[in-house]
Amino acid sequence: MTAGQASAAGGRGTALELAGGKREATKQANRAAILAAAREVFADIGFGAATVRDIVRRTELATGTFYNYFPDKQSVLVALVEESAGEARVRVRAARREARTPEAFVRDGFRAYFDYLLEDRTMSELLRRNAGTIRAMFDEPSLVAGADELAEDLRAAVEAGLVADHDVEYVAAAMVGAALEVGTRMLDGDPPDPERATEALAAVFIGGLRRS
Amino acid sequence: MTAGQASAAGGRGTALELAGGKREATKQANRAAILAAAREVFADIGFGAATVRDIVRRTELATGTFYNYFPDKQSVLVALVEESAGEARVRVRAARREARTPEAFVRDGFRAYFDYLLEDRTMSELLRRNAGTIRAMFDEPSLVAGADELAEDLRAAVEAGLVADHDVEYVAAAMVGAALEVGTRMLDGDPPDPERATEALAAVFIGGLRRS
DNA sequence: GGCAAACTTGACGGGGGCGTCACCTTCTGT
DNA sequence: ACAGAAGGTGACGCCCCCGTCAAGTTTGCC
Repeated sequence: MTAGQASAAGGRGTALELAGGKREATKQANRAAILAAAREVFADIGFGAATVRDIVRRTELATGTFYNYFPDKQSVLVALVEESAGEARVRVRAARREARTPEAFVRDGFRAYFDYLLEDRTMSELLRRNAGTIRAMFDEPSLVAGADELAEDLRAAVEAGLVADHDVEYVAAAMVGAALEVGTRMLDGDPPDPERATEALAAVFIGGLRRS
Repeated sequence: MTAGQASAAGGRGTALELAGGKREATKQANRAAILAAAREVFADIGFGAATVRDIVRRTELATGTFYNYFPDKQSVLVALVEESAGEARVRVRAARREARTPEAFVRDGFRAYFDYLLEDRTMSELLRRNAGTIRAMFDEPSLVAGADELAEDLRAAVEAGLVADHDVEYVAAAMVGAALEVGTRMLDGDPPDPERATEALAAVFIGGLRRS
């Protein structure tokens, strides 16, 4: 009655599709349960204050099991951030790539980001609450922000004559910072209105970026 | 030889001017030493991971002494934030108040903020690293950002016809977010160039805010 | 000079986190 | 059906933090 109940553990959907092995299914469920619990804990009390046991407690697993999946809490954060921030960046960039006008370039990028925020609120909260820690951890600050990619895209747009010639690096940072801040405001809205957030940013940045 | 050496403790300048009392001088020095140590600790490892003892260890004081000055680490953070973020807000607002043109309104506000960042790097680092925690702590998000004040000032400018009629609240958030992000980028520069940061933001926001 | 008030000190009991590991249950392959 | 591998379990030893408080030191004042 003590061991092996772990398969019923995960709060997330049963992942029994690929490779019918029960062993394998449990493994994925446990990993998912740990990640889900950690997402909540980091969002609620912050990474620094969180302990491995805080995470385990929101799970049906035992302490020792945690260490079969991750060596420490930091590794969990890394997994979480890579999974989620990576996805957000990909989507935003895809939206920008498909844009055919400078207006769409700006508007659709913001829009993709705001839509993504709304899809996983817990993750958004985690990112907001721990942005400073994440920055300090992966010293490449852009991992969080994707600002480098934006700067690159902006540079291309400037060279193509689509956009006025500004200080690309800082303008990219400004756009990212603005999106982060407006994004958290939007999430506080009831209901959140990504349309409004997008339009506000688009209005400001398009005007400022328009070819003079 | 064990007690009472605390007066020589503080790393900060001797504050013996007002009220020559030695007792009073020690008290101020100790308080200042704790605040200075806490600033470093919070900036280095983050508020959540910091312990009261981490702070005390960067001091010549004993554990017990800490509790004569603050009831817990959170109170220290509150004192630090009130002291510093308050000052930053005051300066920025003063700069905006003196502005006579819409351009100056935008440019001087950013400039005042960047100049302030450069004045106390440790505090800047603390704010950057713990922005999420601070937000969560004082649930009034604007305590960190001063975004409400900016929104107010913007509204007035719109009514005076100085600035185009945008979504004031989100535009304010965008300006604050942009300043935060560009500010941290600027601090990473060697040497930091507040002029460049100011111009980049001014170019973007003035264009966008200019009366169409 | 001398005494009371003010303050500092650091050891202490209680609490809890860390990572491990011997033991036990469950699954898999034959 | 069964044996062995895979993997879950939770108590354990070690460490450190918390907030307190009795004892000791310094200051202010008469």
